[in-house]
Amino acid sequence: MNQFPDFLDQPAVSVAPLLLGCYIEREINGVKLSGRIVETEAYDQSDAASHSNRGKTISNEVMFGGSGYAYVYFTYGMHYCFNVSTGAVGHGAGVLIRALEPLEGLEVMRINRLGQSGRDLTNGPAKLCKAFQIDKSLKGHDLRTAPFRLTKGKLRPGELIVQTTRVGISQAVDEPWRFYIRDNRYVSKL
DNA sequence: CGGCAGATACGCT
DNA sequence: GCGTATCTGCCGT
Repeated sequence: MNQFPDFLDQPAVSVAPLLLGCYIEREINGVKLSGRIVETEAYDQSDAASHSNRGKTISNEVMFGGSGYAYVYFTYGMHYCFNVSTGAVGHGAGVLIRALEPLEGLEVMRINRLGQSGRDLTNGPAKLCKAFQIDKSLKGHDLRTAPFRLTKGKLRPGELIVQTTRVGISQAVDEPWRFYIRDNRYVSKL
């Protein structure tokens, strides 16, 4: 039985690489879906690109509510994305999960993704939310508990972490706060 | 395969 | 009003 990570109470930039190799487990109508995290990005309140940068509001309060909760947000009028909140209560930070390697429940994911398959199921933050049926009903969900959990995992022998700049932002574009597993085919973008 | 435009709703200015 | 932590389809090579 995999355990909940014990390293979430530190800066998001430190947590982001540690989440690589960990697992996301989701249960829908008795069917289990799971995936392995292969790409992350850190967002902190001191960072102009972070939703938490302008202080706590109704929409971003999960980022300020302590570590281990799901901060799910809606963007571009049609997509959800998902972060793991990090750090102490009162500090607004989180790690965006950008890509997964699908493990269990591929059939359900394929239906959720309208017939897409292979690496296209979960190689992007909004794609993996659609595949795993993550929407605003899970905003604030405790990731220690079913039906949506985060569990500890490791890198495989030979896997290396690449650190680079983040994707899709227009502020703080030079900060190297994106991490992914090198040569993993499920990473969203090289 | 790479580049670009369009979709579409919400919060903040 | 405007910009957005994105994806998809359509176009050209």
